[in-house]
Amino acid sequence: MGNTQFLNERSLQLLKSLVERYISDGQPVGSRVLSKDSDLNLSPATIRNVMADLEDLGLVHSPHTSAGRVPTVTGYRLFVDTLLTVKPIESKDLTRLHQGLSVSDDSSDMIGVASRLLSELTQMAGVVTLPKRELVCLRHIEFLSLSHTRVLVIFVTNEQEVHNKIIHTSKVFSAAELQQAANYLNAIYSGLSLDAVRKAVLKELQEDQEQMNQGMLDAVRMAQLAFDQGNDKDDYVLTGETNLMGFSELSDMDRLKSLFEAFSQKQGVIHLLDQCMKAQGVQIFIGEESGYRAFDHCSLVTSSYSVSDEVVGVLGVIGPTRMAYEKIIPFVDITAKLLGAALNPKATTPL
Amino acid sequence: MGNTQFLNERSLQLLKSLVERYISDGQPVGSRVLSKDSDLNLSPATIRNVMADLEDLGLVHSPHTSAGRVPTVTGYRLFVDTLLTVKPIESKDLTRLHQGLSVSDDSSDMIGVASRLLSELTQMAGVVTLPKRELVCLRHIEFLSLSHTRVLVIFVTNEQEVHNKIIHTSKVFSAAELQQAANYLNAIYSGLSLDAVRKAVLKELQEDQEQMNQGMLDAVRMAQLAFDQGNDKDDYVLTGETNLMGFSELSDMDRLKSLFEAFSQKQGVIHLLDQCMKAQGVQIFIGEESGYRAFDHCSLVTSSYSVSDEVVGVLGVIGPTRMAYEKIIPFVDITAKLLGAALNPKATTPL
DNA sequence: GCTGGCACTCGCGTTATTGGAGTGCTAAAT
DNA sequence: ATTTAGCACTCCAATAACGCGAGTGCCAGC
Repeated sequence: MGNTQFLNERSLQLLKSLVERYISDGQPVGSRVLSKDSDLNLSPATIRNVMADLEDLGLVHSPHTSAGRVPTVTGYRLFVDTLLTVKPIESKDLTRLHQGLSVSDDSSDMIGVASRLLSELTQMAGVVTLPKRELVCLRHIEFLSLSHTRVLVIFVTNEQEVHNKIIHTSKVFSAAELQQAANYLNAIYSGLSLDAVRKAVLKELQEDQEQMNQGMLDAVRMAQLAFDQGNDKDDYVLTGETNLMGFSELSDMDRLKSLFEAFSQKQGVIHLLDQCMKAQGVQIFIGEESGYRAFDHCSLVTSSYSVSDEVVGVLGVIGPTRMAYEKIIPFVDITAKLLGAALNPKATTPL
Repeated sequence: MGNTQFLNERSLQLLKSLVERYISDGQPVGSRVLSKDSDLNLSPATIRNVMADLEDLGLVHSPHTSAGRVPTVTGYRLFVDTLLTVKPIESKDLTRLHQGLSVSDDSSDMIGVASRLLSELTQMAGVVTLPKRELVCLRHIEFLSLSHTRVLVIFVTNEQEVHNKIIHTSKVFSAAELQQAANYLNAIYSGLSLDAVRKAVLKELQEDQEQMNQGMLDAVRMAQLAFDQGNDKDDYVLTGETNLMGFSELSDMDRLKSLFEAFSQKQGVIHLLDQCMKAQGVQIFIGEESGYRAFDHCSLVTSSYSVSDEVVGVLGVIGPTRMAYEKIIPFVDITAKLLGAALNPKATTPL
C-alpha cells in the first residue's frame, strides 16, 4: 500500500476505465479489454505493468492468478473521490421525481414516496429517515383523559405529522383541567422545536416554580412526561430491499440474511445514517468503510435533506459496491433537495 | 387420485409416520426407516406396497426413482386434518407469551410484540394484522385547523389507538366552530363502531337534513370526509422474515425474492389474511392451497383474534410447508387468545 | 519505456466413474 | 390373500480427470 500521490495521469486514467468497466460488466477486467477500452493506445503488456503497480498500491486486486483485476475498496474510494465524472440525471427520472414529490398534504406519506422513488429508479434499496423529532417545531398539543391517571397526549409538529403517547399523571385530571393545561402549553411553547421545549420545561421546573400557579405547574409536568427523552424513536423507511436479491455479490444466503437482519434490527442502520446527517451533502460508504459487517459488500450513498435550511433527516440508496456511482450520486443529491422542498411547510397559517 | 376413504388404518398410520419423519428430517423417507419408525412390525417390502398405494392416491410423491417418499400437499392436508396429534405448548414458551402480552398501555405496541413473539418462538415469520378499523369503536374525535380549508382530524378508538387524517373542507372554520363540531360528534357517535358511524352519517345527510342546524350539518359533513371509505388502509406487522432465509426449500433466490416481494406489496398477503378472519379459530393454508404463487412452498397457520367477542384481526405464522404443525397450531391458537385478551379495553372509563 | 512472445497458472464446464440408497417386481413363505 | 425376502435396476450425488480459455508475469528485443 504505497502513496497514491506517486500515480501518474495515465495510471489514474486506466484505473478509471477499469472501475467503469467492472461496474458495467461485473467481471474482472483483463489487460486486453482495458487496452481497447481506454483511448490511450497501449498494448496489453504495458497495461499489465501498470496493473501490477496498481495492485501494489492496493487499488486493484486479482481474484486469482489468471483472472483480470477488480477494484478494491481503496480503488473505489479513489475513483469516486477524484476520478468520477458524474452523469446528469436522466430527464425521465427527473420528471418522475418531480411528480412524485410535489407538495402534498401528508408529510409522512412523502417519506414513503421518496423511499419508493429511490428504490424504483435506481433498482436498488432506498432509505429515508423520518425527520428528526427534536429539530421539528411543535404546532399544537392536546390532552385526552383515558382512564384514572392515564392521559393520551397528542401533538402536531411542523410537518403536519401527528404523534401520540400515553402518560401516567400523578393525579386525576378533569377534561376541563386538561384543556386548560393544553391551552397554556400551546400559548408558550408553540413554534419551538421539541428539543427547545424539552429544555424550557426543565428550566421552568427547576427555576421558576415559585412564580407558577398549580395549573401551570401541572401543565409543565405533563409536558415533561410527554416530551421525555426516550420518546423519540428514530426510524426510517426502507423500500426495495428485494431489489438487492438480484445482485450476484449478495447471492450468498448468509450474507443476504445478515444484511436483512441488520435492516430489521434498524439499530445499526440508524447509527450509520445518523453519521451522514452531520455532513452536508452527499456522503458515501463503500464496502467495509461503514464498519458494519452486514454492509461489507454494499455501498451506501446518502445525502441529508433540509427543511427551511435546517438538516432534519437523511436519505439514500443501498446497493452492491459495484454500483453506477456516477449516476447514483447526483440522483441521491437531487432527491434530497426535492424532498426537502416538498416538506417545506409553506402557507401554513398559525393555528 | 383415488378416494382417501378406501385407506385402511395401517396406511394412515404409515402416512402419519412418514409426514412426521419428513418434517423432522427434511429428506425423502424410504421404506427401511419407515419400517423401523412405525411400531407396526412390517418389513420394508410391505411398506413399499403401501407407499405405491399412497402414491396412487396422490398423498405422497417420489422426487425420483431411487429416493424415498415425500408428502404432497394433499398428504399434508390429510395429515393436519385427521392424523395430527397436537403437542401441548412448551411451558417456557407459554411464560414468554404471558409476560410479553401482559396488558400494556399502548395497543399498537402490542401488535408488534405479538408478531415478534410469533417469529421468535417459532423461528419462522410472524404476522399480525392491525385490528380492523370498521369494527373498532370511536372514543373521541377532534378537529384542528391547519390552514385555509385544511383540517386535521384526530380520532381515538377503543383500543386507544390514535388515527389522523387531513381533510379539505368546503369553507373556513374557526377554532371555536371546530371545537363545537367535535363536541357534537362526540356526543352522538362516541361508542359506535367506525362502520356504524359511517352508516349513521350517511343516513343523517340523506334523511334528517331539514331538522339540523348549520353547525350540526357542518359537523356531520366533516365526519363524512373523515370516515371516508378509502380511509381504512388495512395493514399488518410482519417480523422474522429473515428466519425464512435459513430453510432449504427457500434457498432458491427467485422463490425467495418473489416471496419477499409479496411481503412488501402487502396486497396479496392482506387478502389472504382477510379470508382467515371469516373463519373462527385456527386456519391453515398448505403450499399452493393459498392460491398465491409466491407462497407455493410455504404454509400459513393463522387464527383470528377477538376483542370482547368480536373478531377484529388475524395473526399467524409463515414458514416452509415442512413445518412442525403439531406444535405451531396450538401455539398460534393460544397466541391469538392472549392477544385478544391483552387488547381488551378493561377499566376504561368513558371520556 | 513500450511491446511482442511465450510459458505458466488457474478456474470452469464437461465427461466418466463409482457408491449408495431405494425402488419395483417376482417368487416363496405364512 | 397377505407378507416377506431376494434381486435387478435406476438414479443421484460426490469425485476425479480432462481440456479449454482467459489472463498473467516475465524476458528479450525494439
